[in-house]
Amino acid sequence: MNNDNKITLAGLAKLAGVSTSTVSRALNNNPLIKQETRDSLQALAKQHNFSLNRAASRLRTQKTNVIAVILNLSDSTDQSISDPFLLKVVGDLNQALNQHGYEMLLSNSLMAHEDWTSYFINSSRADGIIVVGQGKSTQKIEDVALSGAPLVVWGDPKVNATYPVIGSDNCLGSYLATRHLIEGGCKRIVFLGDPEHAEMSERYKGYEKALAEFNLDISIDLTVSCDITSKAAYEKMDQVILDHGLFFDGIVAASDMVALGALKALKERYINIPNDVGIVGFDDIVMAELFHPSLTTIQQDTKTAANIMVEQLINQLNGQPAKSVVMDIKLITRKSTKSV
Amino acid sequence: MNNDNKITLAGLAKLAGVSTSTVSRALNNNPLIKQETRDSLQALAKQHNFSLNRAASRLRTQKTNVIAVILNLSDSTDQSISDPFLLKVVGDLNQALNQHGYEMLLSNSLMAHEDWTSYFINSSRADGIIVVGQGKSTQKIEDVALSGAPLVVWGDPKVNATYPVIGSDNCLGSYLATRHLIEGGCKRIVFLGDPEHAEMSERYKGYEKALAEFNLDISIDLTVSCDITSKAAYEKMDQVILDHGLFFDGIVAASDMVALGALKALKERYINIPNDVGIVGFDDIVMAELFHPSLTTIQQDTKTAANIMVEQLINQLNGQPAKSVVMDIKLITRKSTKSV
DNA sequence: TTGAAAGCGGTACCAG
DNA sequence: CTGGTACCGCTTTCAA
Repeated sequence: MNNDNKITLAGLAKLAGVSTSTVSRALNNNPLIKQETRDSLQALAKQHNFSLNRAASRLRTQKTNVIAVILNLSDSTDQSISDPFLLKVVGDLNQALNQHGYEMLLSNSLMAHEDWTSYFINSSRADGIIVVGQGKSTQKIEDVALSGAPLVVWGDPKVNATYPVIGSDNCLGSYLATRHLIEGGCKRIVFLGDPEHAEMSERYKGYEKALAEFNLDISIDLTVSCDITSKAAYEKMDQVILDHGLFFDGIVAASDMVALGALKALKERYINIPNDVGIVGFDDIVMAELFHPSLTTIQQDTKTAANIMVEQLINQLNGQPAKSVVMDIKLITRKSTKSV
Repeated sequence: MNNDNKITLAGLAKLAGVSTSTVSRALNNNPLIKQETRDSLQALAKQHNFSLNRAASRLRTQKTNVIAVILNLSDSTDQSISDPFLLKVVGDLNQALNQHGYEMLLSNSLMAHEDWTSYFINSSRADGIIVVGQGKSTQKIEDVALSGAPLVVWGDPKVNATYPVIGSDNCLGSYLATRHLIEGGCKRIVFLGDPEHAEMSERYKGYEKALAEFNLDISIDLTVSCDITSKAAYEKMDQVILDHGLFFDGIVAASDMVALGALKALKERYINIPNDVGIVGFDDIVMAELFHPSLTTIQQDTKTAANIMVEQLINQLNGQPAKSVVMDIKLITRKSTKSV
């Protein structure tokens, strides 16, 4: 079809009978160049199917216009890569980045790059880093922060961090969830999830706070610890009920996926939801309302969050300071809990 | 902390008292360099936290080691970005690419880059393109193929294409799904989905084939057309039942998300599944077995598919031909259909 | 408003 | 086994 993609800026310049400087400026829409010249050169470029060589311009300008997005997965379970919520965050980030003129280099924490700053930033692969999820260990994130590389993290903004964190008020969300169950009459509420995990531990705190506020008996430990996948949650709940019977009447789940796993275990035993056990999730994934019963959950505004993250990152790229931002959350009441 | 990331290969060379050629070779593990020298130079690099500047080496080698992955979304519904299945494919591709030494530049078809070859390949943003999903229009994909750029597509390999397509035998999958319903006693089976959509139209064919084979009455049209999101499916089924009553006893859904939407509409009317209506999905997303009843569906092996796609792409990068590959599919029988 | 020319930081050919 | 050096293609001062 086309006689190779050999044409360069210099080639175009020769064709047009102008200098490379002029072509470069014209294609970058530099107002120094007369509108007329700009138009005709841009037309010529289209006609010859010419695209600026990014490798070259990146080398010259020391700017890539690329942002590395790192999915921070728990070390063991590469399962969580299937959590629709994290993937939605990635999708929204992709949109937001593009709207701001950046491209997205997707990576994840299992990729074994020792030093993120060195790998992505020093090597000119990207201008900045967005980490999605704080995971169990924040060491690598802190290393990036320490290196001074532009960085923004999706996680819990209340956690005291040396880097800007954008995320929901997980503690509040879980508090609202727990309170909602209590107000619906639940007395023995289980927290299901992994309190070791940064964001989840905040959710655990919210749960504890609500219990305390309503003077529920917390003398026995009602925490059921499990990996944050639906499969792990299902298996754990199944086992717990088998071992101890139905000693609870409410579940605050660390995420929707976890909640759905638990739901399955309960339904297999014909436990009535919400009458025997009420259950609240976290995230409001699309599937939440499709389930039967539909899942009461805490909604997070990932679209807005993604935009804020990109803006905060761009601030840093411009040498301005960036700050953590707490996103509003919302309790979405559905059928998996009794209405008050 | 560190006195900036100023150090370059030339700087390292000076420090080590060797030439830039030697450092370059050493860091690239070129066997020309004595093992001893290699080791010490690599150590020095680590010590100074040095990373090769990719922009520079890409410019010089004319190779980026980046693959652009384009999520091909239907023009209207940016919803489908929330389909867990597509996102799983992306996740698996990310793994596969990394294992082969490539990085992933994620994009989607809504990004409005007119000409993918020009934008990604001619500009040296990436060495090759993987398109996930054929969508409703394959025009842009065909343009890439015509340009001769390295390309692989996730889609339906049976569709006659000028480019290598890796994907499941959608027709067969749907045939198996439909046959399974028929064998369970269903007489009036609806196809729910969008027959305009490339892969879905193959699924439609499999459905038709099974009906014909078993001499089911196909005089009346049992196709319920809807966008391939759970929301669209739910609304459409809700409306259809409202308008026409329960005129069917089986549903072959174009995807799990669609199936789950339909499931909700049926359950809200207390229609018994699988006794009144049997339903089969497609994809086997994680959620499929969590639902109640758990969803009978067609499983696709995305992990293997991702590896094959990357291999086929690399073949092209090496100037070798690439071919389409049909992936095995498997009927997973669960509770949303009667067992035979 | 446009042009000339000096790099950006590696790589790889050609010598030795 | 190692070094010298000419580029890769674009951007951006400086000069005109």
